Amino acid sequence: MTDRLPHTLRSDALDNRERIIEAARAVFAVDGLDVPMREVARRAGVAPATLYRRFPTKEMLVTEAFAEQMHACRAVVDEGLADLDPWHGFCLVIEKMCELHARDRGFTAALISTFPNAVDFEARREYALRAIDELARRAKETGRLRPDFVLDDVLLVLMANSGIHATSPTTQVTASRRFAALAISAFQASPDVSPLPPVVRLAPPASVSRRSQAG
Amino acid sequence: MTDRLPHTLRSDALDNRERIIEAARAVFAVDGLDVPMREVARRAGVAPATLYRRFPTKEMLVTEAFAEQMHACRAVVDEGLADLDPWHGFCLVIEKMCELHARDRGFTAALISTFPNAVDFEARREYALRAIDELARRAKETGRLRPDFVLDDVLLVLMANSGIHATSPTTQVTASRRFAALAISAFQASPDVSPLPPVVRLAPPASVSRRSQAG
DNA sequence: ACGCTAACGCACGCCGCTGTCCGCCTCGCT
DNA sequence: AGCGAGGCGGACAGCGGCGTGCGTTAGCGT
Repeated sequence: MTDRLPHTLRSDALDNRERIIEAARAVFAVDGLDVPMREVARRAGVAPATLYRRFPTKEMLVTEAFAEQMHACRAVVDEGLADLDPWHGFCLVIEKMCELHARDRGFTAALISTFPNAVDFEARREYALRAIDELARRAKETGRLRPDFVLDDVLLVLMANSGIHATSPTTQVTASRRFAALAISAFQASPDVSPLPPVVRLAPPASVSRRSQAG
Repeated sequence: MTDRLPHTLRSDALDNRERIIEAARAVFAVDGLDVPMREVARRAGVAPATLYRRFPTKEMLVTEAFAEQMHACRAVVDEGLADLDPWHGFCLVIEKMCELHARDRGFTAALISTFPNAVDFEARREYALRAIDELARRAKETGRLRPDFVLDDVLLVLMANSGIHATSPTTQVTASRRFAALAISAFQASPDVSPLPPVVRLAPPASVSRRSQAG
């Protein structure tokens, strides 16, 4: 039926592809995912058609653009898991994840959103969550992490962290750092904390928003 | 120069105005501030021109739509101030503010944003912040609120709270409640908490976003 | 060196939102 | 009841983003 397509890109095409991804990374980091595809194309010095040819949907572009971040994400959780002190590892993960997201505005949205077609993305996400869950389990055993902590609290904190906006990247990171520290304080086991209200399983927004598109 | 305009609206105009505000409140609550003006008009059963006649700018509409919320906001901080236990009052304010914002998606944006032309709004905002500051001062005196808390932390928490999105209003509120509880845990004085990273004065986004308008 | 074909980009049609103009309607005063 | 001004809504032009078709360019294999 379908003729075999050559899966090797021409040199110029490959070059353009790289520049597109780089441009996407840059602009997503600063302005979030809600930038027009054309804007990415503009910054990459490429016509819209070219962008659409490589990445027919914004989702694909996002997935590709954040592959590196996802890798960093994995590195962070692995580092946390490797820590001999689980609580310390847990704190590290919270801090670094928050920082990662603070430095890259679009990343939270990308991570929080579910991508119906990007199985790879979803898999990595699952991996990270499982790792954090394991880390939390260990941290609870040491008694430093409050027993009523649940994995969804991490999502909650990350979503919340994404709500923090600042004008300059520096301020953004500083604010996020303080927030992470507060989150850690909140998670720390303590004799005199009141019990937490019930958990929620927060189903993320259906997909990456192509645009606001109220209707 | 300018002829005196009669500042009394006709009965039908007033009625429309009310319906516009009501529609705006409803839609802002659910979808945030980034809804098209026309959508508000549609829901109010009114032509765009009518909407624009009453509220030439979205800012004016927002200001009017959230007047009630701002009142509720004031009521909350006053209730907190009136509490005999400052720490309890402080917690109340955090909880209720978070809930207020959780129930109304647009409100955070409205409160966080600075409105260049809406002095009244700004004044109410200032009042609330001052009140919370005073409450925090007292709560610190009791030793229940951690000494390194600063007023900006409230903004931080509110911004963060606004980052929490859920599909259903119920879930939204539940999630927000848990988040508020975590925030309170974080603010609670405790012998074994690490010092917090430096504060930031987070300058909010310039104004109410008319639309994403990436540039 | 030549030609085939992938790759490029211009330009198009479509849609939704914005803000305004203008002819008709209706409230409210006399 | 009649009239006039204030109010209403349909319609319009402008803009920006989307996704694509098509004629042209240039990489790469022979």
